[in-house]
Amino acid sequence: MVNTESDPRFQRSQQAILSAARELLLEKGPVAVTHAQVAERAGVGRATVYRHWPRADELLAEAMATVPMPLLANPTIPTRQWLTRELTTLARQLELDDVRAVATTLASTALWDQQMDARRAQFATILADRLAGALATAQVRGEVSLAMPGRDAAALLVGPIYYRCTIEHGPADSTLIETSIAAIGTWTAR
Amino acid sequence: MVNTESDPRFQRSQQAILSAARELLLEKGPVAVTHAQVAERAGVGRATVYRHWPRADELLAEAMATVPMPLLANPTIPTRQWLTRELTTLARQLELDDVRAVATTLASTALWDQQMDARRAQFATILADRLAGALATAQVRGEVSLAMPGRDAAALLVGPIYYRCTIEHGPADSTLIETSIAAIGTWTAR
DNA sequence: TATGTTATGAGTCAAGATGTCTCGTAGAAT
DNA sequence: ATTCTACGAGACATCTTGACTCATAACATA
Repeated sequence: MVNTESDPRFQRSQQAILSAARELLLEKGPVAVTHAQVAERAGVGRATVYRHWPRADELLAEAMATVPMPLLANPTIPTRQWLTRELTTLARQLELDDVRAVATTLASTALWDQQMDARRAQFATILADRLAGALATAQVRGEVSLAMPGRDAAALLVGPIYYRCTIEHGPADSTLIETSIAAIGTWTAR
Repeated sequence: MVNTESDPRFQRSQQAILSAARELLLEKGPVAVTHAQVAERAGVGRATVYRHWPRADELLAEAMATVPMPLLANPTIPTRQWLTRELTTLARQLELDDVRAVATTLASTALWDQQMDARRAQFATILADRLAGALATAQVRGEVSLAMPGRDAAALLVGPIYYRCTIEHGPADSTLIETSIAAIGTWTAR
């Protein structure tokens, strides 16, 4: 055998461990992601978990990375419909337990863990960049006249949804989304 | 001695323990709030911490409660100025490390801890109630014509600030605040 | 000041968690 | 069939956790 990682046994264990870690994060929170608990749930030996991830926090980080976070798809025309669609998707995603778990865990651990902070920054940048980019293009096309910098628009669009889902713990309905879209500037009638 | 809790030694230990727990939460996160670490930092015996708080999570909860969270003061007239003032205060507060630490810790632990979830709900309810109440009054007075239910207005006002501070990790400036205030409805010129 | 009270710190102890290592075995490549 | 290697099981020392004891010093009361 040439490469260790191509071994099916290695792959199986790795996946089982990642799944177990993700389940534990979802059910009991990040503190529950320990070598012992992950091993038991994954049905593998404790030593195997240590072999794959010597440190528990890196296993947690990798398990979190397996949860698909809601980023935004490429902008389409008309931009306002694209916004409605993407923000609605984002809201539905944030209402899922695992996505919300990853998001809130990321936000809190980022304050004390450098690796997590980098991931938080990356996530925030992607969202802001894509929104700002789409809005800038829309403005050039005359679809909208923004009342603020593109950066603020991102916070104004995503913030209410994020707050509603993570703090108020309620559904982000279409009223909320449409209002925030209308708030960022003047949309030209079509 | 009649009452145990009136003993100055008891008071001193209790305060030292609470302060130490709060410092640890701020510097190293909620996982660092253990009996042993708190005892060492507080300069008290490990047994003393157990005597005051048999469970570490309750100590953490109580330490978090000592951090003054930004609620909203009683509404004043004109409502729009009150909103600007209160939301700016809230933004300044959320930019403080300890407040942000408590807020994000609350949001994440609430997903797996019932006690924390109750506190999150209480916090969200207070904010939403006060905002909705103030806005309803303002609408009766003819100050504003709301474009949405009062509940949505709360998320629309607080959400962007919360998102900016906790996810984007940047300052919530006046542009962001003013835009969100303008977004919730039509304000009558004065 | 004298005296009884009590919270405390230091220490002990058992139980459990954690990290490391070895070894026989079974699964995989050739 | 043979070699290689990831694996599970378990042993092991170390650290952590939670509960307990006891002498002491800080406290209230007189």
